[in-house]
Amino acid sequence: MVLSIGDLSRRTGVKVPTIRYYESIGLLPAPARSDGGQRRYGRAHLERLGFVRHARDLGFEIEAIRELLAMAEDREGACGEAHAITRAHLADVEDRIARLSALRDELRAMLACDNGTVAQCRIIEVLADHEQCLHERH
Amino acid sequence: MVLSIGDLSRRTGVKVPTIRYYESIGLLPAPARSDGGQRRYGRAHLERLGFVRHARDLGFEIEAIRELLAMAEDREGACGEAHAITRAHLADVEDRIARLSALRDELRAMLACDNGTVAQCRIIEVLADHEQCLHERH
DNA sequence: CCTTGAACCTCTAGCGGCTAGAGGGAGTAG
DNA sequence: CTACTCCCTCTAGCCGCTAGAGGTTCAAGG
Repeated sequence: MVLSIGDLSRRTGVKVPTIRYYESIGLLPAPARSDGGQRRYGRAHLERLGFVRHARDLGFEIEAIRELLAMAEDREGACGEAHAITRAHLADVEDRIARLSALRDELRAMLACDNGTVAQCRIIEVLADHEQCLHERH
Repeated sequence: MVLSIGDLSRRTGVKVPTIRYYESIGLLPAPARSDGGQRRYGRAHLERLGFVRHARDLGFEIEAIRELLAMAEDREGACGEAHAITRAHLADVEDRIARLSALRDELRAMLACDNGTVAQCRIIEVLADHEQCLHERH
């Protein structure tokens, strides 16, 4: 299997410039080149990029993915660290959900007024005065 | 009331370089200066920056805040557009909550394995193979 | 074999929303 | 007057890409 960067892009859903970017930061190994200097990929690249893509979709940061990739290479190694990374990420996601939910409530409350003039508008008023918020901390 | 940039920073919780940044992008008007060229702020700046800070906390983008500020100035104007901006932002927040919740479920499922070797680890396995996900789309 | 046209190459700059650091001047308390 | 903190401008960097310029290579059709 020999793939151009465009083929790899279509197969993984990762854009061409992003693939080159990943190579530049060392997340993907530099592939072989054609006589004319174009990148030629194989199955290993396809799988590795699929892994990266998937982890990015799941919201892992590049540095975390770098560590996960290193672990994935060592199939006999312990996966404790992968759990630690995932737990940390989960905690972060849960925190973001909590903060966004509070924010959603705030925004809904702000919308609970008729469209009148700015002088009567809760949105402008709330933004100008934190005291009117539902929560002390958003 | 005359405030230095540091005073303004302490009163609003916005960092000093961020205040200068806001001025540079035209979100805050340029204040008067002391003889020596240091910024001197008054009550109007304090209120405007408080508004900005609050809107940022609520997750509004700078451009949205620019529009909200323009509306807040015209107290007799209609606030319909403020509602539109807020509704759009709310929709965005709700969408992010939904996607993060799906992601949270995914991460929790990935953690449901004992710490063994990488070869048996669900985390590495799931990352390498999208088919194993709970949802088709995260 | 030749032409076309898409795809590829490298390089630089830009996005948002700040943050950090260098190298210097201003203000203030003792 | 000194010491010290705060302030000034300017440039560069953060993340994770994305866009564009200007040029080269590849593959299919004639």
